[in-house]
Amino acid sequence: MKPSDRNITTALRRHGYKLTPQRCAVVHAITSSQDHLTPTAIFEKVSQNHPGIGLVTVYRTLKLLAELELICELHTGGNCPSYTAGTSHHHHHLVCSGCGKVVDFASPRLIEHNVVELEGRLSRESGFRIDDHLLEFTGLCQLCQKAPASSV
Amino acid sequence: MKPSDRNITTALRRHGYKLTPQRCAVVHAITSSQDHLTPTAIFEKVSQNHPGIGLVTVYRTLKLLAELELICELHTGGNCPSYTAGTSHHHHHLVCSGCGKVVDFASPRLIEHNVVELEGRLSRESGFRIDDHLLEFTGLCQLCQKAPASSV
DNA sequence: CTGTAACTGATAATACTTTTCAATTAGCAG
DNA sequence: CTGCTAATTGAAAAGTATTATCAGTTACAG
Repeated sequence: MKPSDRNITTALRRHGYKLTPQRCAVVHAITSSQDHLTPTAIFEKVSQNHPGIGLVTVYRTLKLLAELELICELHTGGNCPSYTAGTSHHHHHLVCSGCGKVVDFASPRLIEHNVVELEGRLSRESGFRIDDHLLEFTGLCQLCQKAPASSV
Repeated sequence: MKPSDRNITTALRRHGYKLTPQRCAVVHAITSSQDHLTPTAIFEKVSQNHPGIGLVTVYRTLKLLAELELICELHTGGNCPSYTAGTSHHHHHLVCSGCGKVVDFASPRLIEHNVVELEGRLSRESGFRIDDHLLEFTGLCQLCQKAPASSV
């Protein structure tokens, strides 16, 4: 088991969840890939080493891992989300509008650099031709700050 | 008809599409709201003044408008996209993780400011408690630059 | 006004995800 | 190690979002 697998599985245990072979397999499928994978892709990957696993179990596990913020869930175009290792915090995306490929980048220097500088640097490093950028902040609006967890 | 409606409808005509009452109604529903609306919400809004319109037509119109980049399509959590007036270019989002509300902000000063400064400013202006940010660049990866439009 | 290609709406089909529930199993107590 | 119990699994069904099909209708160029 890779160290990254272990981090996730022990976190599951710490939260009181059982460590089933199916869950381990899903975790491993995610951590062993650099790419963002759809639920179906993860299901197919897991099925190779773990035939008989249900797609339902994959969905359940992904939902659980995403809720615990042990993996990163991404919604771009298309009509299904994709998942990758790592938390969603300070972890950013470079999305290809041609093939849908997603490359992640960490950006500790976001504090120092502005977006346009970063765009140039990323383009050089990744070979992407960058056409657009989207900046999205997540948080709680004024109303939801007052009414805690009512609609969550 | 509002000026913003007219911009969109004339653009449709310019592209060779017919200007049906249904299309105008969908356009109006979008431009007359500040919020990001789901296809179903748009359908319900349009149905008030235009009973009998089909949900299918709403979907088709949204897809068309988004392709022509006359409206902005957004995928966040949940399981359906939402649409709002304005193009997607340099137009950013503040998403409430409590109620799903989306506030847009334009950011011409993204060039001058770094993300952390911007976060502080937005938080003060909007009243949001900002917990996280996601920066997403869109473009074409090296392969897709070489093989134009093969998979688009 | 007329013809025609584009558009609409109903139905059906497809895709993705969640619910339900009986059978199984991880992990604890002894 | 053995048995217990609640959590988990997988199959089937249901639910939700979206797209395809197609006959009838309509915008608009001429």
